[in-house]
Amino acid sequence: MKEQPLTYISTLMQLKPISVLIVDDHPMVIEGLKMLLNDNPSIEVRTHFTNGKDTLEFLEKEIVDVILLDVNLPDINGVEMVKFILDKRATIKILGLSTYSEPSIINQMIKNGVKGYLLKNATSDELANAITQVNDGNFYFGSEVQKILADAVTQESKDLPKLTRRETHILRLIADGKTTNIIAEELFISPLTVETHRRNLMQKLEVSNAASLIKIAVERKLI
Amino acid sequence: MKEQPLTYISTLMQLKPISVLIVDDHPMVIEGLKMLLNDNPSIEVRTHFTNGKDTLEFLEKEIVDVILLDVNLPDINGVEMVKFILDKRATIKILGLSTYSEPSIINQMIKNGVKGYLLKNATSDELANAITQVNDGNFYFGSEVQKILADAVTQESKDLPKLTRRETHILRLIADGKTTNIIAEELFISPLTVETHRRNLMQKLEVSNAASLIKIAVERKLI
DNA sequence: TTATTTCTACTGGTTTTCCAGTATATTGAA
DNA sequence: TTCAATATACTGGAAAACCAGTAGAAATAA
Repeated sequence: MKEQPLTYISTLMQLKPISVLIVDDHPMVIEGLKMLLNDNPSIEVRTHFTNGKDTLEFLEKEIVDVILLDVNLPDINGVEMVKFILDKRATIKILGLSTYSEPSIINQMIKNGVKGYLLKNATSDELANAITQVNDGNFYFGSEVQKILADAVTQESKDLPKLTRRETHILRLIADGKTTNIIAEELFISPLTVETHRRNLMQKLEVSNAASLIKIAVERKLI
Repeated sequence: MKEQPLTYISTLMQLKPISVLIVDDHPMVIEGLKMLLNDNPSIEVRTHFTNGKDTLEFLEKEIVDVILLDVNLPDINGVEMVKFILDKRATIKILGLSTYSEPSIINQMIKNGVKGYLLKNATSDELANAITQVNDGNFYFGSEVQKILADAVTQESKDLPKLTRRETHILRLIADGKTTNIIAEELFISPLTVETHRRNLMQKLEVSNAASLIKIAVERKLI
């Protein structure tokens, strides 16, 4: 392949469209994706699946160039799926796909090896562009996704304080609306100790009251 | 119209397909819906919009039989949209549409007058069926939605306290970690008033401290 | 094993929230 | 317009949270 003259390769690419596999549990999204890719002769939707299991089975025997992979599948979560797929077929380019943009998930997906990430409000152009880019070995992240990632590095990289097991536990109890005394009783420790943990939690998470403590905890899915 | 003999009406209905308006901010969902409805000669997708504003402008001048309305629009929230639409055109049947099934939102939508509710993983058949049903004046709720609603009546029907606008606002500020005094300053009211609101919030939501207040608020997506 | 982290606990004092009433002006709906 | 709901504001007292230190015991990592 590497030996082929460039002209030959480009001809080949025109003859052989990029084969795409769609994995999403929403029929209307699948149909929409097919529709949006319909006009584009250089992209061919090979087939689609609505769950992870069928997808992996298919990939046992067959191969495609690019997979459009929804993050929220009914059986296997997207982050795991990326690993499974790449274990089987390391050369497949995976494009993550989801409705909302959750930095932590996007980050994990990237860590696991997706080549791009799209939101479901992507336009037909973005979609085709993304597929072409990742098929060519490049990365593709929509502008919205990039912004999210940019926010994430500035915000989350510095304050990802590791909570101790005890702290996490107590944080959860606080979120349940339990008072310091109740928590102390439940854990058979002094209320003063609970207060110390509480203080440390607030210090670590850089807040000054229980309300924001819980909000942050919820946001970061710590509870 | 009311005077026409039945035979005439039924003939008319076959000649005139149900005109449908799609409102969703995801192009791929719009295309998917169109595609899924393509084969069905008794349904005609009139046009689509990706936001609330354009939809309402369109409805100033034109009318359709059924609206497929996504709950999560970029500009106006779904629950409000239902009200706006029905204020303008009371006879339009609205079918709610969303990815996930949030009981509280579905409940509110129904209260505001939607005739049905679909999840985005609906099949082509369900979709056509839903549109036909609501157009005929019936209600349509997918099996999953029904299950959710069934769970909801037992659980949430009793505790759906309506917060006033002010209360919602203050709840949000509390969640931001702001103290009573800060909130009072921001709103140019007495801290004592803020405290009263705070107390009322806790009473309404049946909790006894700010932490659980925020947790509930987050859970119910009040903030 | 040793060093570090984590968990535990205390003192003493300040601030904020929580609770239970009461009450008036304003707004919105019938 | 009238009535109910909402937003505003207060008193006074109890409970809880917050702040700043200190420090020993236990668990964990090097």
